[in-house]
Amino acid sequence: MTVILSVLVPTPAHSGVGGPLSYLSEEALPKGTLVRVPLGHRELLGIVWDGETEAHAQAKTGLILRPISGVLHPLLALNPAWKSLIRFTARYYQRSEGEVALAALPPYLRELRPEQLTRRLKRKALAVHGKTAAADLAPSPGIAKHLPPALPKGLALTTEQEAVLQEIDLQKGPFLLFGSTGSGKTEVYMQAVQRLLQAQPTAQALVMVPEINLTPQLEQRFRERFEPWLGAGCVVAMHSAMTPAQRLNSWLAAHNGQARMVLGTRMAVLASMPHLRLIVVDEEHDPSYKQQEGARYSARDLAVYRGQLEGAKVLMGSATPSLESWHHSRAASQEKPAGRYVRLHMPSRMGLSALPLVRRVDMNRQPRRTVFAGVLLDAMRERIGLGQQILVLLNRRGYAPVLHCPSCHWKSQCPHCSAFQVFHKLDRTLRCHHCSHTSAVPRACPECGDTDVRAMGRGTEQLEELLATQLEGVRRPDGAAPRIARIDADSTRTKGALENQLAQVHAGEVDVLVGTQMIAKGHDFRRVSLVAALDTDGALFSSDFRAPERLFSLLMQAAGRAGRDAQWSEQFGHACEMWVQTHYPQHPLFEALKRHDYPSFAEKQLQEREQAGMPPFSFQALLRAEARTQDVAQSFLKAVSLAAAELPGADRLSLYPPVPLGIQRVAQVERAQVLVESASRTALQQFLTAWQPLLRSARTQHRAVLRWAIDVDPLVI
DNA sequence: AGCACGCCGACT
DNA sequence: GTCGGCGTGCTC
Repeated sequence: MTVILSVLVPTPAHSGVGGPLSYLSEEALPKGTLVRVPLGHRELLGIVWDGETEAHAQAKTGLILRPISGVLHPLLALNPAWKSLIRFTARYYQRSEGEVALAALPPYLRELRPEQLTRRLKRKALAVHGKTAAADLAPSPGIAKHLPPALPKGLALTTEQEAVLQEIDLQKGPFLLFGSTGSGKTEVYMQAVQRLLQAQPTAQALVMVPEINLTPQLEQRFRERFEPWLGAGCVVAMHSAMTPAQRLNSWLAAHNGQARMVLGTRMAVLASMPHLRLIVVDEEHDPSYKQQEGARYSARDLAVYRGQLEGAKVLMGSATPSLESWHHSRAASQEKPAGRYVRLHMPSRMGLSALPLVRRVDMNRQPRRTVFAGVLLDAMRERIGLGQQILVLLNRRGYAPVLHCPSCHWKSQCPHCSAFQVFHKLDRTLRCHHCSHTSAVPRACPECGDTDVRAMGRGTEQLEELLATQLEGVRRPDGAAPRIARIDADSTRTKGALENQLAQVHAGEVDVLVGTQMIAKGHDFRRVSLVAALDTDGALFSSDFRAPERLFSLLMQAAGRAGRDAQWSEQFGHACEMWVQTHYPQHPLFEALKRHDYPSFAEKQLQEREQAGMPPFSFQALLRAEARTQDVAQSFLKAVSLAAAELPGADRLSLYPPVPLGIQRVAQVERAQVLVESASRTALQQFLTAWQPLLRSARTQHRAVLRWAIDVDPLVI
């Protein structure tokens, strides 16, 4: 019997073919089945979807349907909850279901033909079987397979941790775990996972971290804890640095339920996990959870939605929560009802010294062009003499952000972007950090020939060089000269470079570590007792309203790097210190930082946001357009803004005039955007959905527009 | 988005 | 004479 199937294929929303397509099949297949289908001259992976009925499809005039070309039989169909998650993601972030669904599957799976998959699975089953057989023949001295496996022994819990776990058990959530750095959040995550897996023999847990760099250490901890209990293969990782085959294996293990725990970056939130019962979002405030291309989803927000959808508990954790989550976890007050999240609090640092003393250096009272204030240098020298380590934080890589000629005012402008090429002294290049355009450093000014070309400003390379001279003569306790190292995107470009460098720091080979925000995230530096942050003032008065939030979080995280070994630092009788060089030492942000007082900082920020009608008190979306000229991009935006007035929801939102992006030209492409803001999420959603077809048709009138995209809940405006 | 078809410029 | 540039149009 021939039936008509609705099949989702990876076609983007603005390509005309939006929804599922109809195909013929010799057998009826359940929704969620993976199939291969012909599309034009290609053969693609598709998913049997709900949609038009047979009658509907036949009603289409003159359309000759093609048969599907194969079925990926060995795979279980994707379940209804997963389909709902995809449908929601596509709708909310204004993309096609096909694009979101197929992008959520491992790329390798998209290429495999049914026979190839079958062969692959057979081979794997054989390999696993073979191994077990061998193990049976030669009993290993390890854990005997037939004995009831020992339960994992977690660390002894503090009363705070125990209380938090009890709340998680009793309440529905979602939970926001507000715990200082070193309060033992990871142990709470692990025990929450453990309790769940113990109680439910098939349950699965998803644990997300913001960055690939942080997955290996997390994976190791989970394996050590859970593999003795649940066996190899109970934990899988999911992130973009894995090979296509690894990603496929992880995905398959999660999809068929073998993997009880999935650890990964934001992409993991869309993994198929039929028995998902718990989602952990570590460092939930981290901007990396927002996808910055394709479907621009927030994995943290989707985690909350998915939890609700599938009846899984959601546990988000941070020492400096996003203002959104903080707001959503507020207690009831006279003005506002309680938020939808349950706020849990773990203020104590376990086995660590007190949070570091924050010291502000007033740069107004330093000689002009001072890089390191004298007092800071003295403190650094002393720490090195005691064998302690120092972290220097500067969020700018390279040697200097721009090269210039004092006589003719030439600057190292990138020829393709509205940005300067950054001077990298180590390889004598000028590099654009936006389009990667690289050129040799000119010996003389390219405009006037003057040989006195100067570097303006400082980056991490320069700090490294400068520190070498300023710390000359200082000796470590073992009499050796101090060693300075640098960690940033440049020094860690090659595979394994970051791990190597971190290992050197841990081994105590490095005394001063200079780096970008990379070094502030997640890594435990047990012997660091002084952290210095340079040049942070830009964030205090940035046009980006989220800049202070990010700065506070970065500084708190950096401060958390110091003094992670209480015994060790007490032994020297030196409190740990966090130094901030600033021209605004009285700024409230630093006042709050000094007290390590996130709640009061957040309260103040939220008040400002509420008065200004900004998120989380309003909802935003951006329409971005790219074209060869700024004019074309803007006229497209103007046209579609004008036509937007009549659309549903338009009366309840503001549409701002088109403006060029912060960096308006990248790689010869001009970019402009329109901000849409509304107090009502529903109105915004309604409007955006109605706007889409209009945008598609407007493009035919503005053919010079290279592309456009909608970013819902943008992080950078 | 792919991918093919199609119609014009510099190469073996 | 071909290789290949990217404009236009279609994909159940």
